Amino acid sequence: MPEREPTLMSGVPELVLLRLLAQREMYGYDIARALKLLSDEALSLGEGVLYPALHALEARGLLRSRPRQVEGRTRIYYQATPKGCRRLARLTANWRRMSDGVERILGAHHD
Amino acid sequence: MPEREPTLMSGVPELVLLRLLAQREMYGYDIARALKLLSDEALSLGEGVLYPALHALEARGLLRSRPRQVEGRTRIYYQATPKGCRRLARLTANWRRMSDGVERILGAHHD
DNA sequence: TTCTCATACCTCGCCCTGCGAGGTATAGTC
DNA sequence: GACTATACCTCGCAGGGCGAGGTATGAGAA
Repeated sequence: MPEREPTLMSGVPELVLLRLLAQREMYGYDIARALKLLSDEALSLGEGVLYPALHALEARGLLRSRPRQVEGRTRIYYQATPKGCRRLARLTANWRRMSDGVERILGAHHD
Repeated sequence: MPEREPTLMSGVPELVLLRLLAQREMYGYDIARALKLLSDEALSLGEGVLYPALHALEARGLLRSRPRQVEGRTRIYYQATPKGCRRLARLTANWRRMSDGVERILGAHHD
């Protein structure tokens, strides 16, 4: 099956994860913090969303991971693959399309 | 249970339906057409989304309906209730918050 | 007549995904 | 020894989006 697109339902987690991890390598806990900070609290993925999403994306070949030991703790760093970057581009376009659509409806004045 | 808010997952259908029906009375088929037109094809709710959504919103007291006979065909006109309008305001605010959040992340350049 | 198309409504059931709740382990601090 | 912060994980529910399929009418074509 050839890469399901989210239809209307946003798939926001996938989008923002790919975006962050296309820029630089990050690990789970870090991502959660960055997300809250960057989005001014508006987007906070709980761990029940975050970790399963990371696993799923990796399984689909959109991310790759490598564990690292830092001060006795294990961190798992994720990074977007080329395939992940391509998908990011598509998802971003989709997001804009649908976001613009919503905005046009919200802003529509009846004549 | 006191009116669940959609957390991250957008709940776009609810939002746009309330918005349209806060402006003027419309019936299902009409809504579908308006949505496609206004959003430039970006937002097309299939009937499997549309009708169940309308029923659910009415059951929650956010819409009210009245059937009308037009040229031998039955149309069911929906309109947002005051309660629906209040909810629309809240959902709109939520949408903007989360939409801005996503935009900030998409537009973020790493330093 | 019959067929097909546009209008207009509806429901069933799948499936995915978001999410809360809960669980484990280490390092450092009080 | 207790508590907080870091860091990972899973289970299972709930809800909602969506395709597919179903009914009926009116208008126009074949």
